[in-house]
Amino acid sequence: MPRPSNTEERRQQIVDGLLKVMAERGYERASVGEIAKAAGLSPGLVHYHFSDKQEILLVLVEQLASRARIRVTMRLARVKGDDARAKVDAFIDAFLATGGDAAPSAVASWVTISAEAIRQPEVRAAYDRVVKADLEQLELLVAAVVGKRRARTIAAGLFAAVQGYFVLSASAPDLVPPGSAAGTVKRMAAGLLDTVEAREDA
Amino acid sequence: MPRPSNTEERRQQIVDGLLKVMAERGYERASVGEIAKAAGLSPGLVHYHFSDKQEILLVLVEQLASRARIRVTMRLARVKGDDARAKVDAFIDAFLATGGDAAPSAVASWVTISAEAIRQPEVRAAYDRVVKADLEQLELLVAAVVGKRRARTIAAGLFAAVQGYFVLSASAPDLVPPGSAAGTVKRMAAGLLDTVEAREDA
Amino acid sequence: MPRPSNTEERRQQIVDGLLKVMAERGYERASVGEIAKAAGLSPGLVHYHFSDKQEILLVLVEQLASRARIRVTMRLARVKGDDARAKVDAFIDAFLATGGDAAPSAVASWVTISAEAIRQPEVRAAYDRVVKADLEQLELLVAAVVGKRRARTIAAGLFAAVQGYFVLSASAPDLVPPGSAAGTVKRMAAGLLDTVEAREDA
Amino acid sequence: MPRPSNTEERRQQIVDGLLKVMAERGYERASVGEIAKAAGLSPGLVHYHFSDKQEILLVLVEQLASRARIRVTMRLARVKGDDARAKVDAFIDAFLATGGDAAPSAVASWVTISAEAIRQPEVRAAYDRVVKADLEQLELLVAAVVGKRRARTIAAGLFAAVQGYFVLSASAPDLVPPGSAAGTVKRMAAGLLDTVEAREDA
DNA sequence: TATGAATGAGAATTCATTCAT
DNA sequence: AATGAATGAATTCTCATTCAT
Repeated sequence: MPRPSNTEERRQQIVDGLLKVMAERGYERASVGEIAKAAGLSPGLVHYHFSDKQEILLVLVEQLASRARIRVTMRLARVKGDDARAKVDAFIDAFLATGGDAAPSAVASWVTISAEAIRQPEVRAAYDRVVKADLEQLELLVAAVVGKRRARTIAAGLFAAVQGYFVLSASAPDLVPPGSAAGTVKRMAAGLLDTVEAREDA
Repeated sequence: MPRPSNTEERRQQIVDGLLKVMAERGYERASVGEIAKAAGLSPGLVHYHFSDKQEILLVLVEQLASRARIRVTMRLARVKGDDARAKVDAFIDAFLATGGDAAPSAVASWVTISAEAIRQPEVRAAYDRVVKADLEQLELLVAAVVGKRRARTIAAGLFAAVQGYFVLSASAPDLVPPGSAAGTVKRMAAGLLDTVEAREDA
Repeated sequence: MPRPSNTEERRQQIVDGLLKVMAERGYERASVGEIAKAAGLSPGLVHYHFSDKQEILLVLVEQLASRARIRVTMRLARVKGDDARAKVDAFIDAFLATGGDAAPSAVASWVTISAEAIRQPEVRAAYDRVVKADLEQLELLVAAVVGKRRARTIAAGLFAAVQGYFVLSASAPDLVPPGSAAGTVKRMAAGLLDTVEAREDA
Repeated sequence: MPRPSNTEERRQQIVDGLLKVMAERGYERASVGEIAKAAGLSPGLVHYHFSDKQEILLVLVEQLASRARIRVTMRLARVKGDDARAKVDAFIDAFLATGGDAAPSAVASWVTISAEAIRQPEVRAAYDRVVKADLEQLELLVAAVVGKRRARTIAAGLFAAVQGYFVLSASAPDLVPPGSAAGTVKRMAAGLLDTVEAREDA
């Protein structure tokens, strides 16, 4: 009787280890040895469960994305009725509202991943897939307010603002007025979506 | 009679080399050897002109910032009269309008620098200084429109949007509608600055 | 089932490698690569077992000191009765009598270590600790002959003579009359300890 | 009319620079650049005046030796009459009596040179020459007291004690009773030279 | 003579990955 | 599954020495 596989548990420990180490040292300097230590495992085991360091990063990208998707789904579910405008705000809140569960290391890691996406093709592909899915969802929500024609551009703008707040809060946290991110982006959304001309587009 | 000093020229070549290599390989993988090769110099010379690799990066941060300041100054100079609103737009254009001189490698490097700022204290300090100066300038421009009370928050939001476009255009360029960045952020500015409530704050 | 740890064995091989290489090349020129080769190991492994080159040196200092302590203990054990004078001679013999086990590379290394102690604080601390312990032991033996008052000075003088023979035999071996070291220092001890005035101090 | 050569002055500055830097960093880490800086000269000039770094060291060895010879000559000149015993003491004082002119950096350098003599053949040759000359002079002085037969051995012993005090005072200065060196070695000399048996040898 | 830029050969150290057990 | 020793390539940095001026 073989012992029950704990592969998934181990892989999760390792991914968590990378998240932790990467948040404070970046990807290149997150050595496999440190990841293993943060995971409470031996270095050799990391390569038993992952073929190489990059694979861990790719899994982390998926996990961060999936957690974001869950937050979005939960926020959308709370919107009463079919309020299209409220759904856009819910999306923004899902990314920026810090409800006690603020995850600075996730944000720092995400910014690091953005930078890694510039050079590592596989990381770029994964990053692209995630951003594309987020953007498409936001575009749909925006289109329900102002119509398809300008939805893509507006969605990109709002998403850029979200990403920008991530960067600033990770790299220059003292310069962002605390607690202002979600509200400001929602006001940006209002400006883009609620003016007369904008509505006419719909 | 000694040969005339060309230190500044060499330093500039090296900084340019870092910019070039970093844009396509990131900071960690931009080895001193590659930087030297990109600069057309011998590896040893890099350390003759810079005490270490980080010093090159810090100089690059300053140079990128200074080029941006020049673009801002030029755009502001073109604003006729004392049009406070137009000045905000000019600031945004200085960062996002791609007038043929689009510098994708500068953007990629800047995104990389943002990520490095998360862990290297000296880089963070330099990055902070630059962002702080930019934000303060934008805040002044915004305050001329809506008054001081909300200027900081609005400036941060607009600046975040700019940084977010940098990230997206460097890391997921296919997902940003081409040519839309400056216009969208300017429309965000309009939403934040031109509504009735906003004006009342002034 | 992991392979049984051979860390201690490896560390010893590496320390032995340093002793060997350092004796003929000095500390600075004993490159980690050469140490590894002398130990029959790969260069990377050296840094797996030691955090840096200096740590190997510090361990070597301890080992040389500990071997000397053993020789002293053995010589003292052979002294019959409670002959205080004979004990001083035994101490000197432990350092200088070359009974077939002459270890020229240990002497050369020790002289090198003395010189390194001048600049490397950690090496100096280790060297100091060792010399201090040796001196204190010799001081006790001397005090049993002439009393405490002059013991420290006499012990330091005899120990200096021992160290001086080390230097000369390592750096200018042809100039030391072979086999004369131990006898001469013991005669110095006699002069310092056995004269009428000296005994009166006791 | 050629400008008067300042070669000798420059060479002296450079040798002084090496003495200074070597005393606090050792020979290997005394880079040519630092030596030049300590000498107030440019790095290139060092190799104009010396073919390589080792040549500076060899000149320094000669200079340190020559200064010692001068001190010995001066002390011997002060000995009244033909007092053979007093001459031995004068020799010892020339090396160990610290009359305000104590030169700790010369001592540190000398200890460093002893260690370098172990591996660099040219340094060893120079060191040997110097030590040999010193020893021969001391041997003559000793022979005038106890006769030739035992002079070599006794001279070596006294010289070893002197060298040992150099090492200890450079490498573990806190462990040598201050001001005790010259007196102790002179008492060692007394023990070796003034006993009945010793005189009989003469 | 003098300068200081330039070169290129190491140096220590790090680390992803492999492997014997 | 698991361990941790082992490998070897890559990296940053140092430095004696050379060279153009």
